[in-house]
Amino acid sequence: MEPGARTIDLRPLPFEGTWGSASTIARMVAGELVTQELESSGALEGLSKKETKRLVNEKVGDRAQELAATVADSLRTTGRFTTVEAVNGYINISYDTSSMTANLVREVLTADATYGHATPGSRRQKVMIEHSQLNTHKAAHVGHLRNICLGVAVTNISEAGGFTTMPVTYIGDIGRHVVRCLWCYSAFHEGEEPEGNASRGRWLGEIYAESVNRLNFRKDVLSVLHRVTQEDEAFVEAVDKMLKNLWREQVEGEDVAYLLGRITSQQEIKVEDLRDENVLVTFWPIVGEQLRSEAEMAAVAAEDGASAPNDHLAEWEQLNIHMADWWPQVPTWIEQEHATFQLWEKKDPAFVALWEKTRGWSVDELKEIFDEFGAHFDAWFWESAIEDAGRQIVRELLERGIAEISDGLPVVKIDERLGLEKETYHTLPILRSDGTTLYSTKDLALTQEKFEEYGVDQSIWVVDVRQSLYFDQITKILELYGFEQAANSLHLSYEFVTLPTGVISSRKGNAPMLEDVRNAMLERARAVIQEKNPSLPAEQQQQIAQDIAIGAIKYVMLARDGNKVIVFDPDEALSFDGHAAPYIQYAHARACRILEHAGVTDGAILGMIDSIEFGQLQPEELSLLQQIAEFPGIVQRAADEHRPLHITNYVYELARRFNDFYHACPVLQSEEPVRSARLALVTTTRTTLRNGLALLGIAAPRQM
RNA sequence: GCGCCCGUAGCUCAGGGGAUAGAGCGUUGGGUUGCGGACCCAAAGGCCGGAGGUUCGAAUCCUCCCGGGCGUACCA
Repeated sequence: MEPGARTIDLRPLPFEGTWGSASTIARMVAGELVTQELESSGALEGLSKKETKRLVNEKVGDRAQELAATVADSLRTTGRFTTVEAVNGYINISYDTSSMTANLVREVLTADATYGHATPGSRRQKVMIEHSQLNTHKAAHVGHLRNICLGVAVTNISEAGGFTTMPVTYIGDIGRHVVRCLWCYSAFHEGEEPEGNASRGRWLGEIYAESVNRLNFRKDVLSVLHRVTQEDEAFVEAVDKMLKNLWREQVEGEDVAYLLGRITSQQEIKVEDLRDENVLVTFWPIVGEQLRSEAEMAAVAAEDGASAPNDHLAEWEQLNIHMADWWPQVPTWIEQEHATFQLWEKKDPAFVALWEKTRGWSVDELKEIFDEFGAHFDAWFWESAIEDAGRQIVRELLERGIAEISDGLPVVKIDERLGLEKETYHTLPILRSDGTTLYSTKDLALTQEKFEEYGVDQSIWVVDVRQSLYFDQITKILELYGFEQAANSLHLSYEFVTLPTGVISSRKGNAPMLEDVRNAMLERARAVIQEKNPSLPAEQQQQIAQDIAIGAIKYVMLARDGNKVIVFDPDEALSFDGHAAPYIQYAHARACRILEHAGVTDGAILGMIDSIEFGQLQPEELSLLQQIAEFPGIVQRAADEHRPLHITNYVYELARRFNDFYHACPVLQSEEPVRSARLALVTTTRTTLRNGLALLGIAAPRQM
């Protein structure tokens, strides 16, 4: 080993109540020395690797401690540190807390709202962050909530980390969902819309959900039937009897035989195979009777034992409401949907006018949501506006032989083009066979535009992890196309949000909508404020409830690593206890309160900073100061890694330490000079808490 | 098949190769003649999915295995 070739590592002491650094150098050196000594003494000869290690490990601890003690002795004689100790093979040094504290307090109060931030633009990189890609004509759900919260926080943190950021959004204002919604609107609901643009937007979301229920009605019926035959043995056994009843009622015999065969063999039923498509309308009530009698049997059995609730019956009942009415019409509706799509493709004036009008309703609603969650954008991109540019790229890709026609549609066989043996990027279709555009068509053009028109150095997509492969494909295709900057794209992915009962599926109707979650949180927050702080004026209560409700949602969405699925439990999200935003906001409010009572301002404390005595600090005070001192480093790390999680953890820990301090160290009742020192600590904490919460997009109310 | 991700306390999750692996919820028992009890303290609860490897040192890095999730040609 080369002397001096090693860097001496220093890390904060992992104990609360001390302020200093530790080095592991003695342990590292001891390991090598012990090995060398044993080797030269010949003690290791003939020993296996494992035996060698055991021998080395036996001696290394004591040796490290000896070395550490030697180093500690010589460091101590320099007189530059408050204490130097050799503990367990580590060299622990601690600093003069008084001067450290004064410097820190001065730094925080001077920087104020920018404490923890790097110099703006110090990273010399312009980063475009695309997030909150919501759709018009369709309601947003809790999954979108995670996206918005992440996008806002990542933007704030990147900016604080010294990057120049450009937040943008990309709105799905055209596509199948819009066509479906508008078909349903025209066919069933024209003129029924409520007052007010944003509420019309919400109402459109309901129309969209209805359109899906109508168009997928047959599929849903068959899927329920299939699941019942797969999961319910009693049902299959009973089917034979039921179908014989049908036979007696002289329903088409061939179809009955078909249903019988399919169900008893647990195979899927296909409408194409039925002579009379509507035989299922006749069959459906019989299915219900059977399911109901099974449920009754289960209820009886449940009295002396456990029994699962019958999901199948609930699903049956849901579908049964519209069975007779909807089932026969589904094929016509699907034709109408296709025709509506063609209206868009042909830019039919009446349709375009309807689209523009309804789009406006939705956009007003989206703006409300963005406003409430603190999402601001330097640019809005629209799917509808990028279709032509997308088609142009597809043409060029075809001309250059990068794309090809396969099975009647333009695709890029990426692995083939890259000469990869192993399937990696697969094949991506870039236009539908009928010439209508896909998401990919538009993203190819948009990605290029971001770099060329906006001159960004890096482009970040904040999007669900399920699209990882897709974004790799887009990037690779653009690289093949010769667009070098494509490599500067980053897919910042996050896992989806599920419910305790399972994956969110809007079809089952169990996906909490963004709106519902927000309203529930707000209502709960209002009730708590009313209880805790009834004397506040109503208007203020309203504002604080808003800060708390939105803060609590954001914290849940950000306090988990991106690659972890969030199980969104509405009850838990509504809890204001423990590791959650209100805990942190509460600590902040308490700090504000103390300062209010003392009647001091930041400026006053900053002015007298040199005369404040920070001499003897309590462990709780030191622990709090250390945490405050770490903030800038944490911000930097969160920015580099694009992980708001570091900030949520940090700010919680800071609040926790402040509470410890609060309980252990009286401020207003204490005597000078301690009182001033503690007031300085409180104001420093308050600023840091506020700054940390601001990065997360969470408000820091002064009272709550 | 192939690819990506996850597996840490009863549950939900932190954990930057370093000292005795930490929080919250839940459970049990405590605390204010003090600046806000949305708080605090204590107890119980862990072969960090398994097996190898690298290292003075592994929850952390590497390999394999097991279990779960997601993706994988005209959804977005």
